[in-house]
Amino acid sequence: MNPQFHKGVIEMCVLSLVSARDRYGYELVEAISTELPISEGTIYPILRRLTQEGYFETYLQESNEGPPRKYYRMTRKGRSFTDSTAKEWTQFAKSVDRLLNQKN
Amino acid sequence: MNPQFHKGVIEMCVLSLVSARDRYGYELVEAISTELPISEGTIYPILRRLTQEGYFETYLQESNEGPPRKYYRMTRKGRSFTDSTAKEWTQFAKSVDRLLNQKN
DNA sequence: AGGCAGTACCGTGCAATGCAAGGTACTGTG
DNA sequence: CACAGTACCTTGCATTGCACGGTACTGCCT
Repeated sequence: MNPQFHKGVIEMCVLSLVSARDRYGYELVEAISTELPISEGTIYPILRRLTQEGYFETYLQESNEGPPRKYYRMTRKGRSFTDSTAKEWTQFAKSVDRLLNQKN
Repeated sequence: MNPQFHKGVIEMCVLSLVSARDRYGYELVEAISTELPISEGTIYPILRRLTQEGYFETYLQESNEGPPRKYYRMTRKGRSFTDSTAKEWTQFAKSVDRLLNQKN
């Protein structure tokens, strides 16, 4: 898989998954890994950045399977950002398809 | 448009367009610009790199509308690379769609 | 004649981001 | 008590798009 394709898209996937329900980092790594090859070193910096930018709020919750989990909850600002990013992606994918199918 | 989405994809569009028929740089900028906002500073380095990697061959052709055009012709190696890149893209886009529509 | 818009090429340096690699620490099981 | 699994985190590198700047040729308008 061309790793460059991932640029910007993994952030969008994180946004989308957190918008569906609260998530913790390790969980996101596992969820995205089912579809795309990624590592923890990718996710944690994204979570930190999106939190700093006001798209996420965090809270800790103890777990009986290891250390406490840091959950990410989407803010209203985050929700609107997620929506516009997803729309941009859809538009972008359509544009690329048109270019790939252009036969002259 | 999130500029990060472009990473790797513009290269693929260049490959696809040259695979349909020989193209020169400025022409590619115009063709891709109809769908995605890009600049010449993006295309020329890509063309240089793909040529160095053996995916393109070049030849000059005079024009009556300005300076001579440098045409890019796809090699066999380039054709196989284009095919696998396009397949990867299709697969990738499907994976992203699945992640975006994952509602729990 | 001179200037300008359009065509066409090229290079440099910055910003963004994914990832490899490494580290810490908690829990339950063999 | 070691180890696998869970869970967090940081640093530095590589890639790549793009802003910006530069060169040069053609034809048109004044």
